[in-house]
Formats: sequence, C-alpha cells, structure tokens
Amino acid sequence: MSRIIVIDGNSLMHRAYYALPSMTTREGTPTGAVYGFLSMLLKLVDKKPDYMLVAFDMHGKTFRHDSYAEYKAGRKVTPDDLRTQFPLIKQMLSCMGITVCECERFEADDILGTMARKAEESNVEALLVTGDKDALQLITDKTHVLLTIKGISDTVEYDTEKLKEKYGLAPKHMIDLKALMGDNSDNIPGIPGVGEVTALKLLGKYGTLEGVLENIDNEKGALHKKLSENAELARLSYKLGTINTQAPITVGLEDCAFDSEKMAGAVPLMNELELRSLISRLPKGKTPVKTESNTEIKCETVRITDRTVLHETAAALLGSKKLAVRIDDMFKFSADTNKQYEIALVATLFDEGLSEETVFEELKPLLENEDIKKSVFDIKRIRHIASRYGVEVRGCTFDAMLVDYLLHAIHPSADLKTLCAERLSNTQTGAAVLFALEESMMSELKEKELEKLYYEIELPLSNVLFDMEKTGFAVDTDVLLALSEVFKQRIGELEDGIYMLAGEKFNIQSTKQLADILFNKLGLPPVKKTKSGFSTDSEVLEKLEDKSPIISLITEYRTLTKLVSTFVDGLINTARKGRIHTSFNQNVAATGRISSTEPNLQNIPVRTALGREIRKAFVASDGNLLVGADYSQIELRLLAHISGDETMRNAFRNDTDIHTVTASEVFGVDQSEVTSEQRSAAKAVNFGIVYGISDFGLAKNIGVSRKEAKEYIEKYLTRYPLVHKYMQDSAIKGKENGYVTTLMGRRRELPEINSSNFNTRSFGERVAMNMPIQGSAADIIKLAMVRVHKALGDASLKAKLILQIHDELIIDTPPDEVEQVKSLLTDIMQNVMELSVPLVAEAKVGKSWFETK
DNA sequence: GTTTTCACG
DNA sequence: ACGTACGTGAAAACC
Repeated sequence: MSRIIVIDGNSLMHRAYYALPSMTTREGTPTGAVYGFLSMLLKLVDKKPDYMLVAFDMHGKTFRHDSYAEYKAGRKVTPDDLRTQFPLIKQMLSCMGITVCECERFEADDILGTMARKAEESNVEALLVTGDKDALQLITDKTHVLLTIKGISDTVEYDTEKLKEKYGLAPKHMIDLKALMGDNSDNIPGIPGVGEVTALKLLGKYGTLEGVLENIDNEKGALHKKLSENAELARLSYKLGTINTQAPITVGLEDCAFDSEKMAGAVPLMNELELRSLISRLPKGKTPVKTESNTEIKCETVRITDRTVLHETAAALLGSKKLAVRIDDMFKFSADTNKQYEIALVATLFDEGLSEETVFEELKPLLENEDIKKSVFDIKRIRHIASRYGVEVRGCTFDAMLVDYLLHAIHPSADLKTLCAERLSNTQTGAAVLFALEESMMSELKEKELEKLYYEIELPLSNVLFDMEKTGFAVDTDVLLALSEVFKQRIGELEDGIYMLAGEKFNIQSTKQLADILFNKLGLPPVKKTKSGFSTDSEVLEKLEDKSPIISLITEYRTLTKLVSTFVDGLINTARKGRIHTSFNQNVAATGRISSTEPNLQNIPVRTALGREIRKAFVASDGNLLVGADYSQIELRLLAHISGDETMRNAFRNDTDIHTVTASEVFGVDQSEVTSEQRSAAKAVNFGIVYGISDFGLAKNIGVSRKEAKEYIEKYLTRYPLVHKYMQDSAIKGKENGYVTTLMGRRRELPEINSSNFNTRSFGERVAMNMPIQGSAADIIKLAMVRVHKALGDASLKAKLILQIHDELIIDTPPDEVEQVKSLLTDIMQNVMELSVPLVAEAKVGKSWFETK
C-alpha cells in the first residue's frame, strides 16, 4: 500500500529551533531551525514515502474559529530569528520538489487532518509528523501519528493500539479529554480545576464529554460544582479542540507525489546557507544528478606537455568566440564546454611542464585578440601575470570574481574553487567551469538589474586599477629614512621617561604589561574593559591624562611607534625601484568601496602634523607634479539628494558650510553667531547621521551627556524632516526587501535586520541607512575613475591615475599637462552624475602628496 | 590564529 | 532593558 507523509511544518520548525543551539551562516543568517527540520526530513525519507506534504499555518489569520480568536491570541509570538527561517525552509522544500500547503484561516493540523482523510479515501496510508498531541485524534487504522517527544530525533509512532495503551482512549476521545482538561499551550480553557487524572477518570465512566455532562448529577461535591458551572466552557473547548478534516485545501494526493531524487535540487541553496553537512546526507539518485557539474563529465581535459602541440592548439583556436582562462598551479584554458586544456607550469610526476613564458608567448595571439571574449576569475591578477611576459590580455567580458561581488557583496568568494563549490556544488578545477558559471551568474546579474553597474563600472574599473597598480606611486625613501631616525630617537627618550615613572622596564607595546603598570602598580582607575583585561586605548589614556605624567608619554610613544612601524619602516620595505605598488581589492568592502593592501595607501596619516610629514615622501615621478582632487562633503551631499530634504539641499546649492548651517539649525542661532564648538558638535552630528546615529554614540564622540546628545539629534531631525524620513524608510525598506541599494543599484544584503538580538538588529538598521550613502559615493568615484582613465588615454596624455582614497584621486602628471589634467579631473568628477545638489571637487597641485591637501 | 590598537575616508 | 556610530588594513602581542 502507498503511503503519504504529512508534516506539520510550523510544529517541526519550532521543535528544531528550540532543540538546537542557535546556528547562523558566517553573515549571521539564522539557520538552526532549517537545519534541524531538514535533518528530520532526511530521516523521514528513509521510510520511502510515495507522497509527501508539508503544511504550514498561514501567517496572520490562522485561527480555526475566528470568533474565538482571543483564546489563541495568548500564544507566544514567534522569535524573529525563527520567523526569518520560514521563507528559507519553504524555498528549500520547493527546490526539493516537495509540496507545501498553506490554507487561509486554517491551521497546519487542519491540513494534516484533511490530507489524511483524502489519503484514506484513496486507500493510502498516512503518517502525520508533528509535535502537537492534538493530532492524536486523527489516528485511524490507516493514519498514524509520529510525535516528536523532545528535540527532533526522539519520536514515537502512535497507532490506535499505542494510544489505547498510553491513554486508554480511542483517538476521537482525545478531543473529549482535551475539552475537559484544557490545554494551556493552545489556550483551550477546559474545565477549571480538572486535570488529566480527573478527566481520564470521568471519560472512563461515561465515555464522552456529552456522557459526562449528561451525568453531572452523579458526581458530588466540588467536582459537581465545577462541571455544572463550566459545562458550556467544556463544549466550547470541544469545538476548539476538534481538528477540521474538511479544510478547503487545493492540493490533492497526486500533487504530493514524492521523488527523493529531486531533493538534490536544494544543493545550491544548502551551500548558500552553509548547510554543507546535509548535502552528503541527501538520497543518492540512480541517475546522475542534473546540475551544471555535468560539464565535468562531458568535458574532455587535454594535457599539453609540448610547445609544438601548444602552438598548434593555439592556432586552431584563433577563430574561437570565447576563451576561458584559469591560472592556479597549472595554466588552463578552454574555448567551449566540450574540451579544456591544461599545462603544468612546473615539472610534475607526469611531465616536465612548460614555462609560464612559453605559454604566454604561444597564447599571445589568443589573449591579445579583443574579439575572443575572455571568461576568467580575477582579470586584474591574470593581466598582471601576462604583463610580465609582455602580453596584454584584451576582450574580457566575464570576470566571475566581479560578478560574484555584485551579487553577494557581503560574502564574496575568495577564489574560483570556492565559487564553484558554492554555486555549482562541484569542485572541478578545469577552465570550462567558467562557462557554466557565466551562464548562471550573468542571468542572475540581469535579474537583479546589476548589468549596468558591471559593464559600466566594475569591469572597466578593473583595468583602471590594473594600470594604477602597475604604475605605482613614487616614493622618496630618503625622506622616510630621515623620519625614521627622528622618530626613533624621540621614541628612545620616551621609553626612558616611561620606565622611570613606572619604576621598571617593561614592554610598553604590550597592552597586558602596560595595563598592569597603570592599574596595579600606579593605582590608576581602570576606565573600561576588553575581553581579556583592562583597556589601555587612546580613549582611556585621554581620561587618565591629568592623573599621571606617564600618560602623555605613553600617548606620544604610541603615536610614534605606530608611525614608524606601519608607515615609515613598513613603507620603506614595500618600495621597489623607488615606487610603491599597492593592490586594490575590488571585492572586499560590502558597501562597494575599493580597499588597498600591501601596503594600504588609503590610510596614510593626514590628521596630525607629525603624521602628515610622511606624505612628503609620496612624490611625483621625476620632473612630474601630482594633481590631486577630492570631493567636498560627498556623503552629506548624497544624503541631501537621496532624502530630498530641501533645507539641506539648499545649503549645498548656496555653497554654504554645511556644518555651520547645521549648527545654526540645531542650536537656533544665526549662521554668523555659530561658535566653533557648536560647529564641531554639528559636524559630529552630520557624520553620525550618515553612520546611523545613536545618542550614546554621539555623546561618546563629542563628550556631552547622553541627554544632550539626544536633544541634538531630535533637533536635527526636526530641522531636516526628510532626513528623518529617509532614516526610517531605509530601515523599513531593508526589512521588507532584505537588502538595500545605492543610486546605481548596487546591493547589500542585510541578514542582520530581522534578528531577534537587539544589537544585531540595530546594526542591520544602521547599515541600511549608511550603505546607500557610502555606496553611492563609491559608485560615483568609481565611475569618475573610469572616465578619467579613458579621458587621459583619449587625449594621449602621459599623466597617469595612481591612487584613489575613497573621495580623492591622484594623478602623476608631466608639468606641461598639469593645467589640462587639472580641469579634466575636476570636470569629470563634478559632472559624473547629475544630482539635485552640485558635486564639488577641488584640485590641487604639488611636488608631493603633502602639498596636494 | 585571535586580540588590541590605531591609521584613513 | 538591551549596549551602540559606517567602511577598511597593518603591526605587535598573545595564545
């Protein structure tokens, strides 16, 4: 006989949620309930059902009897981090080809009952899986109930006999039992004062609830009183406790046909949710699973060990439309999904290999042909390798790394192998996978309306960044060496002073040892703690400043050692032939910014006079000058534009100082009366707003009471009402969509925003406010970079773009090009996008970076 | 490998 | 009542 398994989805999700320790993806998406549910589901699949159905309560109006809604209203609300998992499990089930049923105004157990009835009418056995004992009333010869006891793995299967054994009742009398004893968790009243023992005793005597009520007079004393006073309540409870087996569900038995082989369809989603351990537990199909990994089976891999063969192969591929290129421990390429080639670059057990130089020489005609469209992961890296052999790779249209970043800015894959594992659930290492990736990723890019961002910004930008990295920034190492000497001498003096005041020698750079000296030996009051002890950061030192003369020495020591180790000695070590070549990362910052590493040239000191000295070492190439330009207040201008706030927009249109305007608005004084203290407080509020402000954060930042900070913020939001609205709307939009976007449509997912944890959720809300601002600024300067780079080339100028620092661009320029570059740069930066407020960029010229600020 | 601190926009 | 500004990377100490 065939069998159907019907699962109470809500019940099982709740069980799984509470049974398992909380579990999330790296990004914080809660997945524990999904994991537990699927774990249970996989066990059920072992029972080899012919049909499967998962029933859910409809969100919102789920009451069986609307007029008695108040009885159900007392149910605990579902925690946020469980609620967010319902869409995930439904998506997962849909990928597995498992039917899901919801029915407005009916609960999951009504669906269980209704489907069990339908199955029985078709002579099909049913197994109802739930944690709700209510379902026991549905048991028949053909319908059994699998009840979860505790957790999710501990279950008991009930049939008529088992139920009789446990309660001494027939299934339908479970309703009578409940009507008498009530059910707290379901808010069914029952008869007050009657529990399981009394209820079972009464049913034993009279059989049913009606039997009991007819014989009220047989009972004496307190029980008689309780029964006679609450007879109607018991009848109501009976009604409430009866599962409806006539729910108007649209799914029929045949709609629930189950095929275990289809479950593999959930593999990509499992990967995305980092539930990889479940993948291996999926039932193995008789036929190979239909995924893109089939390319692995179909695609022939040819190993090339001989230069002549390579030469011939390259010649044969000259007419190809596409070429996938992958360089890891081998060089791999492929022109179509049927065949891929690989070449060992070092001698292996199998062959001597060919040198990288040979490979690039032979493939040069293919790589440099713009009409052969390249598919790669990280084109910038490949272009760097090729450039070592004088090869210029042209015609790249698919860079999986960049597309992956646009699709998932918060967790971009580190390498091609990881991307394949996550996206195609295979770890094959050939070049042809790039074609499979291209097909699926490009269609997703289109769906998410990210194509423009890809073709007009990210893809051309990678070429711009390549040139910037290759050109590098000239450094005058003598300046650095001189600074190193000066700083080190002063550090020596400071050490002596610190040891003297401390009364002993110790490692000042060890926070642990320093804390011991300050808080134990010298008896200074600790200000705040870290995970492992007392904090000694600059904020703490500032508070202790007037308590001991040692503090100012430590502060200066910290500043100088930081400057020397990171910025002076650190930079000297990275210079090659008098130039520093940073690496720009195009896929790390979740907002869309680029970052700079080895060395990081985006955090060279500027705020203090001493630190700023380091910029004197960053110079133009021989005989050249640096032209630098930075956007003025780009983030606040974007806030004015995006929010639509006219007060703020007008401040920018009139080219007034935004912080002074804000101070005048917040403190209610004329702009000419604003004090410098008021202006700097207003400046902090302006910054805070962009970051998703809190009164606590602002208070900490500007050193006023939390109450005062709160007043500032309230005043600010009253004066800029549309900014207030923007802040509220972005959080709402983030919650609704699960992501936020920039002006150009760049996305950032917000897994945190529906968290039940206040801090996590608050973080999500702040990100929802900040990302559209910071990200739009990133879009704008990136587009400006692409245009500046092109304009320099089109005008055949020798000037070269060499650095971007989020709102600033630097161009190494021959003296005779300076005026042209200056105007070209300013012009492009200011007009790259039409906003409701002007974009302002100011250019400066100097021999060193010190002079261009 | 993680923690703490601090440099930048 | 929660405990808090957004985004990065590097060095040194510590385990």
